[in-house]
Amino acid sequence: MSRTKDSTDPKGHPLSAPVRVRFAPSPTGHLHIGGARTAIYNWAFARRMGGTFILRIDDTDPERSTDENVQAILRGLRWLGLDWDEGPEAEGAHGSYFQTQRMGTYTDALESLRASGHAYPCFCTAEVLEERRQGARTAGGFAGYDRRCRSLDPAVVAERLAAGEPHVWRLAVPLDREEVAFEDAIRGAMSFPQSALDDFVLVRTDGTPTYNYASVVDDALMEITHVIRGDDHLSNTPRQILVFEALGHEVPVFAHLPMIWGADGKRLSKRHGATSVEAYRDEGYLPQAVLNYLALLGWSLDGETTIVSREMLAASFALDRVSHNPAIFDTEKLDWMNGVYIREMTPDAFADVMTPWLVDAALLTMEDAASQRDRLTVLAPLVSERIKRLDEIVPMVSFLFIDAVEIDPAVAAKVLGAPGARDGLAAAAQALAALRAFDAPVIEEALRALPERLGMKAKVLFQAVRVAVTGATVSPPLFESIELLGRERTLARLEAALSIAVDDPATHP
RNA sequence: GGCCCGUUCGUCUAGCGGUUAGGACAUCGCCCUCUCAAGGCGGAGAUCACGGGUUCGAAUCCCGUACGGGCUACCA
Repeated sequence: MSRTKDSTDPKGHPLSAPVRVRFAPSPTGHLHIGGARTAIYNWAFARRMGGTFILRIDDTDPERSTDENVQAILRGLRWLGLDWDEGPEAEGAHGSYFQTQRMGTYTDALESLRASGHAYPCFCTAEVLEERRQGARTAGGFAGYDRRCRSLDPAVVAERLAAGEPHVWRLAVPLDREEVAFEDAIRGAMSFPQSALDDFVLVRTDGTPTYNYASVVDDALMEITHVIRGDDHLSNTPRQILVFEALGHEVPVFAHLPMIWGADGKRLSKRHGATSVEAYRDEGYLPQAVLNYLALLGWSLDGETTIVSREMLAASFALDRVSHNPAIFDTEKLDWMNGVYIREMTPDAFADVMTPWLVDAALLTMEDAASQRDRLTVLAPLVSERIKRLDEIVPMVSFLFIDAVEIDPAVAAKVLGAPGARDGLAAAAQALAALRAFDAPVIEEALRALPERLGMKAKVLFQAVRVAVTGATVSPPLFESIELLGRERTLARLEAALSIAVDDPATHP
């Protein structure tokens, strides 16, 4: 199996021919993980080749297509940082970019196919077809359409058409060739025996085009040079090539991407967790992380590099480095990557990211966020260093924005009830109350002096203070937390903890 | 049933006839340490699905088999 380099066009198109690729989702749902990756690869390929990235909405299924879904797809793509050169809200010379608004082009194309003898009407009903199919299948072998309407007498055809008899239009597949072969830019030489291809339907009884037909007419008219799409279309490709040829149009280069599976090796679905990219946004993933992770799910820069920015992708994406086998979507690696991007953010940028999460949780108002900007900027690196997802922000910092903390009785008994903890808390309160300045270094100095004086372990004291002040055994760094909380609230919390931390003989036999 | 695609550590992958089969996530251990992280160091983890060839030599090339997936729709 030979592999083709990006620099060499497997179809022999001149290298100077401008690349035009498209992402053509069906608005029957939100932007899916698999679709997003297809979009990313198309976008990256276009950018790398200095070509054009087109967004087309394949909404020929009116039952399941909604405008809300279209909007969600546009939002999802923009969130990922993918911009399209032609498409909805970026009209170009090849519009419309909605298939439902292109119906005229399909009937025009059919007219020419019919005139050139590449399409013919078929009057067989769906029920009869199904029956024959079953029969053929049980008999073994090929179960495609038997082409019986193809040899109908032209006069009879004209008569039945004139009489308004219901019919579909089928492609007259050339019978004089052995196979349909093409060079897939990812998988290499591909070949399908002609005998496995039947005269499939181009236009339905109701006059609407089928996917294999509409898609090709659009790709042809939009001058698409490379069709980069999911593996599930590989078997459709020979059919589509036949349509391109019947249309007398140059056949584009095809590149088929392996599928993305859920953790159990099955098709990605709701039960694997979120499947739409916006759901990942809502769970606290950064777009850079999702883009990076998806880009590497089926493509590699060099097998070593794991952090790939949007710019690097646009500069180095190559079809010949796309893998051939399906990949399992593994959230653990995404989590790690998200953490990398979170830690990379400047305090200022992370403060911006934190704000809406705090506001949504009603810990702050937008006005608070503005007036407490300095405080948030100090808090930012403390938080960003220890979370993997943005939704961890609120539980980690809420103690700073509420009046009093609630302490779990079990934790209180264990930590606040530890031998010496009570004395430690009292001493800490006293030391903090006496401080002139109230910032982390000063607080640290004061508290670090205590354990030795009291003859207790530093950890015991610090954990007791931590629980008293933050309400939990795990928190951002203690001294900074105290500074951010402020003296007044810190002292109040130490006071409150002291009343719990009575040495209870029941908890300490 | 027919046609087509795929198979390298648990996961994502590198590998293009000669490598101790490399990296990353996850995992384990140690260090650092006020908790949790982060970071540093180190470990374990892949008879390259299986069986035949070709070759001095195969994860890499060829043929089968098994398993998984796709298409076989008047879905996309």
